[in-house]
Amino acid sequence: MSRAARLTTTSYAILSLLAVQPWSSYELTQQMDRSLGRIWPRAASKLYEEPKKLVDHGLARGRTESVGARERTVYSISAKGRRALSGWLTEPGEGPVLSFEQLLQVGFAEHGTRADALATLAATRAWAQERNAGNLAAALAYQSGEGPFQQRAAQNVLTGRFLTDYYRMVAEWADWATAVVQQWPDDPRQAAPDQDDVDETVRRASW
Amino acid sequence: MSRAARLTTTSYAILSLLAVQPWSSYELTQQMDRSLGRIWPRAASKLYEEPKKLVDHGLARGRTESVGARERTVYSISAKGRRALSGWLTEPGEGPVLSFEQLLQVGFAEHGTRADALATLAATRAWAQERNAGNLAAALAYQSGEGPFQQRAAQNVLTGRFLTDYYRMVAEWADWATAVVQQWPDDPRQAAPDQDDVDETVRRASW
DNA sequence: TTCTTCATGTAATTAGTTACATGATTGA
DNA sequence: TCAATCATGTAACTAATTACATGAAGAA
Repeated sequence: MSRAARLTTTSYAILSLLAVQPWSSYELTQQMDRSLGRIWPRAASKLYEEPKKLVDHGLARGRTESVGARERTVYSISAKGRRALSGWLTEPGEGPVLSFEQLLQVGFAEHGTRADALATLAATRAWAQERNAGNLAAALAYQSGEGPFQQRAAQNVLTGRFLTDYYRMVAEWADWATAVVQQWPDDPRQAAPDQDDVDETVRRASW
Repeated sequence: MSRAARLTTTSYAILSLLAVQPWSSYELTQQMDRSLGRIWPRAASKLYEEPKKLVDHGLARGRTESVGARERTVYSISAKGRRALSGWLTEPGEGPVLSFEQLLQVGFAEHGTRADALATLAATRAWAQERNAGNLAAALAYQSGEGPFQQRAAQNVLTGRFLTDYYRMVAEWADWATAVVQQWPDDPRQAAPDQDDVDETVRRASW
């Protein structure tokens, strides 16, 4: 009886998926690619490891199936797991945590060239556009009532709107920043801010 | 001569701070609280550990000072460090990575109560407001030309605008989501999405 | 003079990732 | 029938966190 390690947000994220339906670990990795990864990204190997922890805690059951000479495990939530999930939802969760390397690079652009900064901003813009494309496809599916898990539509609309606004904000920022950096002199160390941009920032932060 | 571990984005983040001026580890933790932590959050202990790695790589130097009977180390960037920093800025950085537990909780709200979801959204709103307050204060300082590191103002305007738009977006989303959830029935499992909300999401994602 | 907070670090632990191994399936 | 990709996992490693220890400075 190994003492099961304590539950993390990742545990509850996976438990939440199991509350929708049973999944194998590989199927969980697909959900990670499609949806969960946008707000709680984790490596595939976590999705093989974490469900075992849920089983140790009695929050899920693992059912072994055969695929040829090979086995696979399909996990499903238990009654105790559903209670644990409800409990988690009453707890104060963490606010958004952002890790944004490209913004770091732009924020210290004075140690590189203007071209470096513009390339980084172009990558940010492309990132937002690509993410938005996938998100739009999902939104369109829901719009025509064809999205998966229709019984979860009300919740998906909330997260979908967040991601929509988020990607849009990133793209608009990248466009604006690109225009600003294009006005910089060749040497970014000589760049000075436009007072209008500062004023506009203050205005946008005043609410 | 221990083989120095490879450099991570965290290494370059700290190296970037050292490029501005020399700092002790404690002073770095203060910068983490004030600025860096918004886009690259790390625990204080990293700021004691990582500079040593930079020294191992020859990218920084550590100078030991005495404070009473105790010592402290002030780190400064080397010429090699400045070259490494320039090199990093030419490399494709990662796009924004979001970890948002509260959004996870709202996205699986059907396993809790409507009150749970509303409490979580209120916490998100409060988070955005608090972050925005600090950000606005910084923006106002720059507006009147009194912000720290004026020679970096052009770069700070870029990151400052991103954070401003980001916090505002989070707050507006939380307000909207709160209004939506207030319309839900007592049992969130019975909640259905408003078609207008879906349509509006599609519209916002169409760009 | 004692308590609290500031300041400087190290040690222990863990959450997570990358790398690897290999069987099953599909399609050229 | 061979190669590529899908699918299922484990092992090794590491980046990061939390916990701990303690001296210095300021305030009651």
